[in-house]
Amino acid sequence: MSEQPLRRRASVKAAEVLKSSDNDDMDRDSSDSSDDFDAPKSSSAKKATKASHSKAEVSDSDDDVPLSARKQSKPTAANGNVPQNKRAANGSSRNSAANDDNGNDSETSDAPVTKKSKTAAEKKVDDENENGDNESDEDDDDVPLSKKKANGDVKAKKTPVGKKDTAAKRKLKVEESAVTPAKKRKTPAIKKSGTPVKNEKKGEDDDNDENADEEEEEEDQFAWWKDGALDTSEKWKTMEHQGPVFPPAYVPHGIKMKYNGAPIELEPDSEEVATFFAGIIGTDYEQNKTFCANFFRDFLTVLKKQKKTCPIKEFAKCDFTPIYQHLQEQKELRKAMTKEQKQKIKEEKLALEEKYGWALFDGRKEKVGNFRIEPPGLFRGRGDHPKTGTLKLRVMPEQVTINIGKEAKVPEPPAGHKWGSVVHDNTVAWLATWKENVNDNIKYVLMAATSSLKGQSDLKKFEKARELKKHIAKIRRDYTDGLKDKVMATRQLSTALYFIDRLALRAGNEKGEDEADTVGCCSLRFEHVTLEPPNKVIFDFLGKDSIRYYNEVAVDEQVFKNIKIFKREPKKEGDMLFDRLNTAILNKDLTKYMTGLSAKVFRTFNASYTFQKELNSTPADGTMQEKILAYNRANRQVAILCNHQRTVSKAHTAQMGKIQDKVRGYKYERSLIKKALLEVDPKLKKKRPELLEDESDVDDDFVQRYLTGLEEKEKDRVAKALEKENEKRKAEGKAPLKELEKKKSVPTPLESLSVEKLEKKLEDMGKRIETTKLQIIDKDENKTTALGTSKINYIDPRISIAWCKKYDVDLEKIFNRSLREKFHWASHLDDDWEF
DNA sequence: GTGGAGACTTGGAAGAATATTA
DNA sequence: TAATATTCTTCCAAGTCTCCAC
Repeated sequence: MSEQPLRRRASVKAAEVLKSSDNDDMDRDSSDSSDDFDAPKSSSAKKATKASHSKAEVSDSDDDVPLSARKQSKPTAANGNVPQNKRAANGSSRNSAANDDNGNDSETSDAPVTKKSKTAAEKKVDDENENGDNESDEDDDDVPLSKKKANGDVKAKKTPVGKKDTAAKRKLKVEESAVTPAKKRKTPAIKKSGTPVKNEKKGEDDDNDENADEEEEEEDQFAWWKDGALDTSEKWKTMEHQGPVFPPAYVPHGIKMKYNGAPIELEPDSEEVATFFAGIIGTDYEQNKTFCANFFRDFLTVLKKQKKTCPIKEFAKCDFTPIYQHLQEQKELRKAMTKEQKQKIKEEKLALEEKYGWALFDGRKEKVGNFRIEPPGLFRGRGDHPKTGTLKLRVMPEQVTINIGKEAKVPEPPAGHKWGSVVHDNTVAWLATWKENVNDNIKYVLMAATSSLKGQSDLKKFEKARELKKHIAKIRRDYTDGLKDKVMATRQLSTALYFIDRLALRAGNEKGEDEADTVGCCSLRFEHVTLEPPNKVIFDFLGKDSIRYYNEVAVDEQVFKNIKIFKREPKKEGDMLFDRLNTAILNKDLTKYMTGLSAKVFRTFNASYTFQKELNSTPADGTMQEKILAYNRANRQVAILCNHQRTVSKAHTAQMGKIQDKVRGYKYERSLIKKALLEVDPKLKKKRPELLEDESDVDDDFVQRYLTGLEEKEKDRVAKALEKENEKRKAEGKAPLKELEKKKSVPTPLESLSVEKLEKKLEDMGKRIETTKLQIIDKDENKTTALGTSKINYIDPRISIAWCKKYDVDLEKIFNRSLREKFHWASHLDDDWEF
């Protein structure tokens, strides 16, 4: 895979965390063999894995009995083998036309799915042959989805042209019908919901009154989780807010950029755009050709609107560094601000939050999330986004729709402006919305994570995942059987589900031409999956946010066979792996097991389930640190499972080097202790031969460096102490000293210590080395793994809270304040609660 | 039945705030 | 106390999935 933009690094995901899906408690009936999911083999794969491995059924393929229940209405096409959304092997073509492999239009491409469905049901995949290859052709009656799509633009999912303003219509409809009931309600006393429930230890001493207030506040909190009424589509009866905050108007700085070496005077609008570009200098975007091209195209458009003609024609001749330097200076000035100045800014920010940061939901004060309208700038699309660098225009109030209770006062738009429209829709969660110009995406002002609205959807999400637990055994049985189904569509669905369940892959919706080429399970293409006999599947693709997913997994024999079939000629690079499947089909199929079940629920379920299981290895008698380490390790397993990566920090290598040097320093110190021990008690030479061994990776060079370093540090320390002393003397009117009178007490030479003391020192140093080594491992393992995302989105917080209760750990050790507020609803549970 | 708009969740990066170390 | 490291917060891009108009 070629180098990716944005410093996204490939990292290897440990699949084996996907522990056995078969647990007694899960009633999984497969005869698992623990090798089904091998650890990924990669030089960089250092992720700890201690999985109990999942086993898949390895029933003999000859007994393959179709699951009648599952194939009633599998949508497949009439014939042909044209893959859906075929993309050219060179990666550049994402051909939207439903063409066959020769590029001809498919004659049957517009056949209705129902028809295709029936046809497909008749078409069978041949039984597996004796070699177990099961590569019998499916007669190709079982037609890829692409065939079913109309000739022409199948691909372009998001077609900006001709988009209809259904939203406007919908809103209008809402305004007429779904409006707050006219019936007058007595407005309840204002209570805060989602108000910070502070129980931090720090600050405890200094404001007891505040704590008392908080306790009272907590008691007052809207305990929606006790109501059990989570199914209502009506989100509020009355709702008030102050509207969004618009970014301040641009203030020109007058710094001239250069063109062809000469300073250029720009009008404010152009200067603003030039300043946007200067702001990305030094980042990877500066080197991104698409980013620069898109920026420059839009820059030229803005320049053309200038009153004075501007000579700028070529990007290569533009020099934005004067503006960049100005920005740097501004940054320095901000850094150098006095405490008072900083305080003033903080207060202004707080005042703004106080005014706009809250909304009243049925009289309760709740926190708003992003109440600021996004400022103009350059679109920072990730990966190879074709629109990255495009100018994101300033949003005007006329583009903004306000959603508010019918009886509430509509917030005032900025002076001289009016709102695009005002609606009163209590079935949606947003307070304001607008459409951005780059991708035509709709943006929303939503409530904060701590709000009851978000809390309720979180609880619903986790309850849904818990409900999946009741159905997972049957689902797994079904898809395991389906792997051998005679209908190609069913096989693909089962195989995809196998991956979604076992590997926590995302569903993989179709994407448009004007988006980065990233994929999920259903949208995997030929080149994203390779096979390595006897049973290894290698995944290598760019997933969400253009993060690389690389995984080598030993799979069920039948899954291996299936992939071989799905990749069979004439399929080639650019073709869909699952050409009879998409997310709609997959999710529709899943609803037969459980209302509301979709592919993403598997991610939540498996993350939470894995986490709870991993936590079982918490040492009950361990120290607090050991317990927390166990918690973080469980968290890491989930993060690895979900492929949550982060960019390695620039300072990482240097930081690692420092800690490694620290270990080497300790080792050197240990060698001195050993030496002293042998001198004090020479008999130990025979009794303890290990004392004669050299310390690893402590060579002469290092020792020299280490000692010099110590010397310099000591000099530095003495100099500082002298300086301090002289300042003190100066204040007292005394003459300064040339050197410190008091000499630091010389430490007792090791050789004069007793054997017992030396042994103790040796032991302590050994412990210190081990602890620091663990730190290194921990740091390195976390180098590319981001733990936060899974903690915030995938792991049921009740598992963590129950764990804290069980192991007597303070919640604040594992949840920061934001998380405690976000998951306040979860803190009320029985001691024996389980996911 | 289907495509696409709309609504919402998920996700990493950057910057700010805070803690730790020298 | 300053420098450095870590944690937290904010921002907004990029997913998933439902529902409605055609």
